[in-house]
Amino acid sequence: MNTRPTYREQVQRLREDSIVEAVHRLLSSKGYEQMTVDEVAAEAGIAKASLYKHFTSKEELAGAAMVRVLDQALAFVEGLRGGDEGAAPAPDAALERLRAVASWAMQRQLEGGMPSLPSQNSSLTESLKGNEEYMDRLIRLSTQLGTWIAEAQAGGRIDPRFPTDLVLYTLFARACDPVVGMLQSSGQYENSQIVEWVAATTFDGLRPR
Amino acid sequence: MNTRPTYREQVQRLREDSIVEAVHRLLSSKGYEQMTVDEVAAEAGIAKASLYKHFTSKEELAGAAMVRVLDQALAFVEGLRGGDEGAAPAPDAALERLRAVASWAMQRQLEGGMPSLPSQNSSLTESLKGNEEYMDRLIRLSTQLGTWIAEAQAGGRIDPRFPTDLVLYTLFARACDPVVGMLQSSGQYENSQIVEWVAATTFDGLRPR
DNA sequence: GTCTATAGGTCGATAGAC
DNA sequence: GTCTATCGACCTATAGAC
Repeated sequence: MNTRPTYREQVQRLREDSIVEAVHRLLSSKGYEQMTVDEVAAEAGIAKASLYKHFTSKEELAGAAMVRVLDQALAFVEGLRGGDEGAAPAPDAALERLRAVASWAMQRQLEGGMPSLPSQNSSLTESLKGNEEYMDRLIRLSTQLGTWIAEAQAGGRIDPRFPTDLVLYTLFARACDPVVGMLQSSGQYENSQIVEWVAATTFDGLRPR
Repeated sequence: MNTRPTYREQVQRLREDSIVEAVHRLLSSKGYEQMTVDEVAAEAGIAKASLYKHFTSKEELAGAAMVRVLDQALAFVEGLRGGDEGAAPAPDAALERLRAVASWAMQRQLEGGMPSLPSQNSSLTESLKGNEEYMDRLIRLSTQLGTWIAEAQAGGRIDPRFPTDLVLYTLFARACDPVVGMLQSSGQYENSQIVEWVAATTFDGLRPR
């Protein structure tokens, strides 16, 4: 039944987009706890009650915004692999791609476009674990990055003694690394310089000794 | 007027200690936003109203707990420098000390004894900036670490092209690095192994190329 | 616009140290 | 007897939910 979307469906879609975008902005600027649903409604330009027609809780709002970011990350990652399906392993290319993904994330963070969640012990964490859309994206992203990590390790560009997990978690953590923001607020350095430095310390730290 | 503390003064001191300890525990397990003053009072075994006789706000409570942690860090750091006042620069020793401090902090985190604050954009951040005791400790710790960083850079153990700020921020960030907790909750690795790995990736990433 | 829960913050009476 | 730390009860604002 792939019928063409009705007018109302399109409007709904637009409403939801503007809500998620508002959540994204607020999450990036203030974080989850500090973000209030009232603010979201105000920024999206709708009444709070209408908001609850689309999303049933604050946690779901945050989930939708995270899904959006992960989709963008997946799109970026997809753009990096130009039809390399059956290609021979290329450790240097794999490492370069990992570095590109990390740099992309840090760049976004510097531009204020990276939502920040409490990294531990929140009810939100539990809610996200039960969010199918979110988990699906997270797993797909982890799988792709994991492939490149394994390739880089096999080719000796990343220390093979490190568990793949360690490398993966490190990449995710650097994408939200507070160091990036601290250097920026010192006001002494260019964004590009900051990204380069942090990427350098990250990936040199993963090299074999 | 260095009079001997009266009974009441001693009791008050004990009360404050138990309050700060409760704050420390709650801050370590749930973080600042999730911690309620009611819980603090309950854990400390006193009424909330009494609590407010000792500390005038939730922010001040968090500040006191952070001062406590920084004091412990300063004590650890002090123990590392065995009267090296006028000693000749020793780059290897400086690097080892930095590594020891980072490892100490990560170890504490794994044991659940590292309070976590929102790293950005909170009213707490502002409050801490105005907290003299907190800032005093933070500056003293930064100064000592900065000295060792400069020494290690001059001696070629840390890349001298990195600003000292970058290195210092990186150390502070690793002390609270979520990677440590993620690896722990995977349940596959020993704490000591985790600390070793993260310390390795951190300090190898700072080495000159 | 309304409801409800909750969390930060306060007050008056009391009890125990001096 | 005075002084003051303590505590249960209370107030109020706000945020999530409808």
